[in-house]
Amino acid sequence: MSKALPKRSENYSEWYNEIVKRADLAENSAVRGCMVIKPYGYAIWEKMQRALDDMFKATGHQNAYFPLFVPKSFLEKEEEHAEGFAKECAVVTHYRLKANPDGKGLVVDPNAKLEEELIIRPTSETVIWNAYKGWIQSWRDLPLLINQWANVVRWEMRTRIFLRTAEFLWQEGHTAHATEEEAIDETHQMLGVYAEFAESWMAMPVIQGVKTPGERFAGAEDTFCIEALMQDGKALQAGTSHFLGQNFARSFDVQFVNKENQLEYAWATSWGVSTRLMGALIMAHSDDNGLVLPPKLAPIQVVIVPIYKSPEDLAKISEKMAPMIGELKAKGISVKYDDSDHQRSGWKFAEYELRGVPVRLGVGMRDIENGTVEVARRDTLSKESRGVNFESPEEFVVGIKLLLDEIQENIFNRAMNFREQNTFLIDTWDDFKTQIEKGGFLMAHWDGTSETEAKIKEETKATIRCIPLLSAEMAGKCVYSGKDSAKRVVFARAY
RNA sequence: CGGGGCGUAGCACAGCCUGGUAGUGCGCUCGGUUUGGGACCGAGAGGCCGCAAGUUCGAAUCUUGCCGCCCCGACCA
Repeated sequence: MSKALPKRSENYSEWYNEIVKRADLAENSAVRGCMVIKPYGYAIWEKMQRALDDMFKATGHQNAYFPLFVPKSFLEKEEEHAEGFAKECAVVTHYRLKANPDGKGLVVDPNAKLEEELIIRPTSETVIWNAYKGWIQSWRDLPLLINQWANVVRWEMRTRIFLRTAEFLWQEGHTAHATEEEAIDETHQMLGVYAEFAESWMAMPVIQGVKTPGERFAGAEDTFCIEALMQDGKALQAGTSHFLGQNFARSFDVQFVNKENQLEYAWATSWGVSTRLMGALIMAHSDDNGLVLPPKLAPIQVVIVPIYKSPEDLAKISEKMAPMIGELKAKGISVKYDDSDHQRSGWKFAEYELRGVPVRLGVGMRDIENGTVEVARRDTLSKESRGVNFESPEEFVVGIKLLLDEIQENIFNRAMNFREQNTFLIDTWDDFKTQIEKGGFLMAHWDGTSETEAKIKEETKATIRCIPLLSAEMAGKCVYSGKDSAKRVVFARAY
């Protein structure tokens, strides 16, 4: 294993791939386009899941589980939805193998052909709405607020670990409501949950917006998204929330009796975030020394590295540090005391940096004598010596807790500054073409037509990431066609 | 699906042009010296060279076919 990571500035995608591998997050699997998420990477995903799940529960949702297999006839029911996903579906056609009569191995048993093919879910709207038909009769059954944590498969032509894999993990919320207004509120609420999660937990600033019809989810009336800017100037869609109208209720005949005793189709939403967030997390904060994790999502928040020359020294350091380790744990800080003997301290420093551990404490015999600990922070790579009372380390631990909060805030601010410095108001087509080559968010006027959107994409590879929700209307002229425009939209090249 | 690259020890690679039965670094095992930013010395273990066929006295090396992976594009979260 070579020591240095590729530099972001020289080869961004190689840098990304190397971080994923070297920080022990995941690896490519024997199956094309699929990944093995390793324990350290999965621990980060679990922390994301926990935080999101708590937020879903706090907003009244319950978890459930629906099947992996979707009958083909289900997928066909909503026409746009079917068209949107048809090109990337894995299909199960048989249910049995048998010994190869012509030699070794197994072959598909031609007698075991399924009457109806099963699609491996690319998303679960159809199976879920088929089930909802049986669950919803009256307005009293609504709203129905369900989420599921699951894997899905989308047979992508080209994959990138975490960012786009053939199989990925995600959560998908599927809700049913009695009124359009309530469903729209839900769509917005969950978008807000995602934005809150991205900013407070991942320390990643996002723009909330609505997709253009061209970028909309197949089968949705409206698709909302959070968009983040990566360090190479490309945009990444980090989460989506869809207002589905009555499309799926109509397709699956889900009607309820309202308070006026009239039959009505239910109103739907769906929303999801995936293991793609892992990729976003890496690309938002990490540097040429490796991963940088926000403390709130770091599996190990504080690592303690004893520095010693003899087993006696180590025993002494371990004894002195025991109260502090106990106090850190008592304060809810995840701490690892690395007293393993097969690596030296210098090696450990580099390794934990690569893995993005926010705070490292170094303790040697000198510290024990002086009553100090070396405190190193991953975000700034700075070190300082702090005084500590080893017997009652409460005050020191309070300081560490504050430091973790400060790091969380600092990496958010750093990402926010980066985004601000890479967001440009663009008013001419020449400027647009020049700036898009350099990357960033381009705020430009657009005439609202899909023709213009398509031409811009064709000529520059830039897409409209979203029409931002939180920006004021300000009339102007379309950067491409010169026609009237009500407000600026966000253009970027995207992952 | 197009373009490019690569399959040799756990990992990263050399060897292939010019066929003669496999090597380097890291890692691993054992022993010793070390230990405040990726230690050093010594001794070891570990490979039907992606698969299959062909040429040849002899193939990691030459020929043909197949399989797989990665990167760049078109499609997508």
